[in-house]
Amino acid sequence: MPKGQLKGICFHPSKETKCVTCSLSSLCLPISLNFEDIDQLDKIIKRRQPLKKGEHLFHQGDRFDCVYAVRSGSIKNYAMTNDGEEQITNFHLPSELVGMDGIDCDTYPVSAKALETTTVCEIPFSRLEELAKELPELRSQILRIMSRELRDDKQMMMLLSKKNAEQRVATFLTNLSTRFKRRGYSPYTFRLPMSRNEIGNYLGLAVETVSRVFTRFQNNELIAVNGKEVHILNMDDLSELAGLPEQEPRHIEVNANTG
Amino acid sequence: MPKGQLKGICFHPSKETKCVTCSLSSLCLPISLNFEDIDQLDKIIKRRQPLKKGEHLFHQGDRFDCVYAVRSGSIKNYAMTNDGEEQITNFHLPSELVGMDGIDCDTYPVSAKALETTTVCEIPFSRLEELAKELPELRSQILRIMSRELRDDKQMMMLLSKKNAEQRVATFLTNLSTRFKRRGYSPYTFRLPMSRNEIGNYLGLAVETVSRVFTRFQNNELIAVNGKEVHILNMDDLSELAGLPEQEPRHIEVNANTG
DNA sequence: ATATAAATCTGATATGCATCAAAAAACCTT
DNA sequence: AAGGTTTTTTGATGCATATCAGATTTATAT
Repeated sequence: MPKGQLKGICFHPSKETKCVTCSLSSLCLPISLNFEDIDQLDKIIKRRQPLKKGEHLFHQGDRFDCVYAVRSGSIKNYAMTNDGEEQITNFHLPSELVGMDGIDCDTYPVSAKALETTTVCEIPFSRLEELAKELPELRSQILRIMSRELRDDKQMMMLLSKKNAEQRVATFLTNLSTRFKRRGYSPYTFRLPMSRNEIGNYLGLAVETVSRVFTRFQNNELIAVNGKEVHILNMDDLSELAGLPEQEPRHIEVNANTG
Repeated sequence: MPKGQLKGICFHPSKETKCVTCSLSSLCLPISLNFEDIDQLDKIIKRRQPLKKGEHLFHQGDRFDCVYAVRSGSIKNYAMTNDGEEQITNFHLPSELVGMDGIDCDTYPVSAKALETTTVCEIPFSRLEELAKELPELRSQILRIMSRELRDDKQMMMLLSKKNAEQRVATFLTNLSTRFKRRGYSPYTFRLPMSRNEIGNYLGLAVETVSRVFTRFQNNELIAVNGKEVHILNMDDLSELAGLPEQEPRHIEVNANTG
């Protein structure tokens, strides 16, 4: 962990601080841009000091001016509900863009907080828009990212309205697994950057329920857990559990679309 | 209702078939475009035959090529879950855009079906993208629409993971009320275009629960219901219920609505 | 109009998960 | 290493809502 990096001292530029050499570029904004265009994008991006665990990237209500790409670590988005409880709306892993849902607001509609030591690329939105004027590929990449997020949200709505506790946790784990894999990490062994509490909050479950499901999954030898370390032992069964089940109709309901 | 309009006969162009004269333009894509630009947008838009109740605008899996603006009537989006049940992900009222979550897919990720006789404007996406190249205002309008939908989805996730049945239905009704109002209709009296079943499906509740909550709301004189006609009698209390409550610890709960 | 099907409502019962309570483990701090 | 705090786990209980079953109303077709 780069804990030694002192605040106030300029973050030392390394090879990774240019989009063109960044190992995440194939997952991030630069997809499908040519070298020159990436270079232009690169110019408007600021690399920030690493955030320490618990520090905020922005608060709900802050003036919206930048979107952020996670480079390392992880970020959670959350909003405050009327009764002062937090509701986590998203977790972001490296290469993922944070803050896109603020675009049509003056202010960020949610807060963003580091779950661990986290580095991000800061992208001033007005300059990104300017650049997008010139680069059609960048434009469609932005649209793609947003529409993907829309689809992920629909998936989440589906999870919350139709899946039971086990299915939710299974979905959560397989989803993380897929994302880690795409980033070059093992899909079978990874460290959860968030607490059980945060998992429960995100999945619409009580902490206790999350904990119980973890225990049950271990008893069934689907996973092995040690604190935040997770091993997926039986990906097939876990994935099957994650999808909505082949629940036989109780009676023989033939017509699905009754509309 | 324009039930008499026959299929196969060209939909008669009226004043309303041009963006520039459309009463919805201030809510729809053309926002913040000047007359000339609206005219250009207008040229790529096709007005389709009215859809009859139950007809599809597109199916999940169809090749993605167009987005649609609802002109009259209403559309529901739904996906099929693994067990063949439908999960409604959205309802669309006039001026709202349908199909934006397909942008980064080859195919539509959900189906879109008319809840009643419905007219739409068809917008070929590739041509919209071309036009957006020229018109920065259009570009940012598209982004705004998508990011608004992102925020609405987060709200929905919040509803599904934190709100109880009464709060969900109250939220649903006040939300519809607001949208009708913005479109020039009464916020107090409107007709639900969807069935109780569809409301329940969307809100993650059983039909029976929706029905019971409607009854309870009527007993508490929050609303009056006659079939699909809804009158909101006490907007203040309904809105308060819709927001997440100042939930005191449960034993002190005075709330009369629970019986 | 009459028949038939679909949607809505109401009541009774079952259950998955939240809540409450407390022990155990992990994590800091000094 | 010791003490305190937080997180995680486990168990017992209660409740909101699903589910089942049936009545009633509304819509559709003949």
